[in-house]
Amino acid sequence: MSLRHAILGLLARQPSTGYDLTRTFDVSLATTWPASHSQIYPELGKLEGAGLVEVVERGPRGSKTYGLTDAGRDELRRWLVEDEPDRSQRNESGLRLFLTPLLPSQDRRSVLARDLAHVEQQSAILVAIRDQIEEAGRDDPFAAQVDLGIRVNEVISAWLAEQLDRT
Amino acid sequence: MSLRHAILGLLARQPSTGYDLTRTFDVSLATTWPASHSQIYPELGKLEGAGLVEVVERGPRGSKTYGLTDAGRDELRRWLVEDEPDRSQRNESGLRLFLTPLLPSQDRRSVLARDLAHVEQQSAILVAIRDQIEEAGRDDPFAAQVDLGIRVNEVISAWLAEQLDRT
DNA sequence: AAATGACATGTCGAATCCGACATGTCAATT
DNA sequence: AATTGACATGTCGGATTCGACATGTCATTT
Repeated sequence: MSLRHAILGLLARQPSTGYDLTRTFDVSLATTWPASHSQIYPELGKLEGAGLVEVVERGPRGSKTYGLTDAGRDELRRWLVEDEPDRSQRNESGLRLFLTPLLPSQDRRSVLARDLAHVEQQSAILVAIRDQIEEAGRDDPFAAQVDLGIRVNEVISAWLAEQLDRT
Repeated sequence: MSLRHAILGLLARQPSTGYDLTRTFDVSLATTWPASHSQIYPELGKLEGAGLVEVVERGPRGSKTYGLTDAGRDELRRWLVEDEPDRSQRNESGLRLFLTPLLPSQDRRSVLARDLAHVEQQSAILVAIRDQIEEAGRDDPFAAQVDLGIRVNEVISAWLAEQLDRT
């Protein structure tokens, strides 16, 4: 169950409320590990019950800021270093790509073109983020991830363009 | 619900038994869209109930070979061409990559090295498949997918090596 | 004073997914 | 004749996920 560890990981970076976590999932993990608040709040409760997180502060509007306990930190480290990762990458886009050869040429072209447009748009977003980070001049560990995303998108984009040419 | 469409797609390529589908999911879709027989058999039943597939042949050992109905073919095409794809790519490896900056240098190195080894091993497998396809000389639409996999792996592999150097 | 919108937490039910359990057939080997 | 292993289909319960429903606070704008 990765949701548990995703939350532990985010809390390790920064003590947060459930609401904060929901926003982080939305902006930084929407693609990689989607989760909505209806999953996050109950999971925080379980985590608290298991002694892996604790409420470190109570703010206005009934907000509760959670932080890791020592046990939580241990568990996070154990998971990252010792647990064998689940390497599956469930993605509908890949499934669609696998099936597009079934389509007649015209349909196939329109599907590939739609994908290409999407990838290029994503690339633009990532490049903008990279530039922002560069400008800020901070040494952001996140920069490397963004860079990986840009490079992967470039490869996919080129591949889609090739496929379009050949279809 | 993509499982439904994954099954329709596989049956469009080739009428198959639940057992056949299970094997195809295992070898061709294990990474992209994992599914076990305990999901596949009930789904085939629902699909049959909905009139999208039908039993086209009964063989030994009680096997039932399913094929698409016209309604099934329509639904598959509709999904591929008209439905907006779900672009999320739930993957634990990405989540881990996002969190590794939290780790002390030594742990981080060992995690990155493990990932690198895995990606290189996957690359080797894909290259072997590519060579096999090339030798067979068939014009396999699957070849392009394999090629994409190889290229993506190359990028990831290079990125991981860089990160290792810097850590 | 009312309205709006971001902040904030929660529950519920339906659908999905997954591993374990269960059963049986058929061909080839021992 | 018995065993083994691939073929073949199914169910069940627990966990996970997801969208919808529900409630309330606080600051800013109108």
